Amino acid sequence: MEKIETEQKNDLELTDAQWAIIKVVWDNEPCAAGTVQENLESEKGWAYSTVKTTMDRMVKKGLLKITKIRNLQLFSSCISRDQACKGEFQRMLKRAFDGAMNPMLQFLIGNDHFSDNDLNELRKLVASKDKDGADANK
Amino acid sequence: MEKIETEQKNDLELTDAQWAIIKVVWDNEPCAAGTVQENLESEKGWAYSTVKTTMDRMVKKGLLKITKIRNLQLFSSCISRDQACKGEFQRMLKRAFDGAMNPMLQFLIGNDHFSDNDLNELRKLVASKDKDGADANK
DNA sequence: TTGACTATTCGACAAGTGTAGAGTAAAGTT
DNA sequence: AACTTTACTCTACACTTGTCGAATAGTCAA
Repeated sequence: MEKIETEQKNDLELTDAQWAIIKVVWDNEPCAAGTVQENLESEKGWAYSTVKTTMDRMVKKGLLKITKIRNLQLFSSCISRDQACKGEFQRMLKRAFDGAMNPMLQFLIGNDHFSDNDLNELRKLVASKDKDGADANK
Repeated sequence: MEKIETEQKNDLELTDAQWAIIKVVWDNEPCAAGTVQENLESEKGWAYSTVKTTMDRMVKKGLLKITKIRNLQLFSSCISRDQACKGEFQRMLKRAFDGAMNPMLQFLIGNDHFSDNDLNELRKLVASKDKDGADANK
C-alpha cells in the first residue's frame, strides 16, 4: 500500500505579507503574479518582483502551486482559507492560552472584548449548540 | 504639560521563543537569566547563552528590562500577560478575520471548534452578559 | 526580423531569529 | 593567593523575510 499522502499541512505559519497575498489568490485563483501585484498595489505598494519573490517562496513552502501555460505561471493555493484561519487561530491559542479555548474565553470575558453584536452571535451559537446537544447527548 | 508617556506597546509581536521566556519571567520576576534557562531546560533544552541572547534582544525591543544588583542582572517584564495575550489575539484577528470578532465567531461556529466544556463557559458568559445588558441597555 | 512588451529568473542586501561556543570577569572557597 | 563556579559579553553563522533592480527570455504586432 502506498504511503498516505495526508500532508496535513498543519502548523503552517503565514506572515502578514503571505496572508495578504494568499487572500488575493483565494479570490482569483488561478491567477498570475501580476494580478496579485496589481490587486495589492494601492494597499501595499509592492513592486512586482517583491510580490513574485514572496509567491515563489510560498510555492517552495507548499502554500501555493504553479501551473504553467506557455510562458505564463498561474498560481493557486494549496491550503484553504479555513485551514489558514484554523492554523492562525490555533497558533494564537497555543502561544497565549496554552492551547486551550477555555483560558481564551476567560480572557475575553474578563477583558470585555465583545461588542453587543458579537454577543448576539454568541447567543445564536449557544442556542444552536444547546439544541444539538439536546439531541445528541447520550 | 508633559508629553504623556503612554507608550501603548501595541502591536508587539512575540515569537514562540519569546513567549516561552516571558512566561517564565512573569512567573518569577524579577529573575536571572539562569533561572529562566533552568525552567525551560527540560522543555526546550536551550543553552544558557541561547536564553540570555534572546532575553537581551527582548530588552532591546522593550519587552523586558534589567535591574542590576552587583554582578547580577535581574529581568522583569515590561508588558503584562494581558497585554501580550491581547496583542496575540488581535493580530490573529487582523490576519485571519479582517480584525473583526464576528467573522471569527462565525468561523468557530461553522467549524465546530468548541468542546462541551467551552460551551459551558460560553453559556456562562452569555448569561452574565445578558444580565448586564438587561440593566444597561438603554 | 525587429521592437516593444510582459513575465520570469537571479542575485542582493539588511533585519531579525534560532542557537550557541569561547573568553572574561566577579565572587566565593580553601 | 589560587582555584572553582557562575554569570556575563562577544562573536558567529545559518536561515527566513522584506524588498527590490537588473538581466533574460518569450510573444506578438508591424
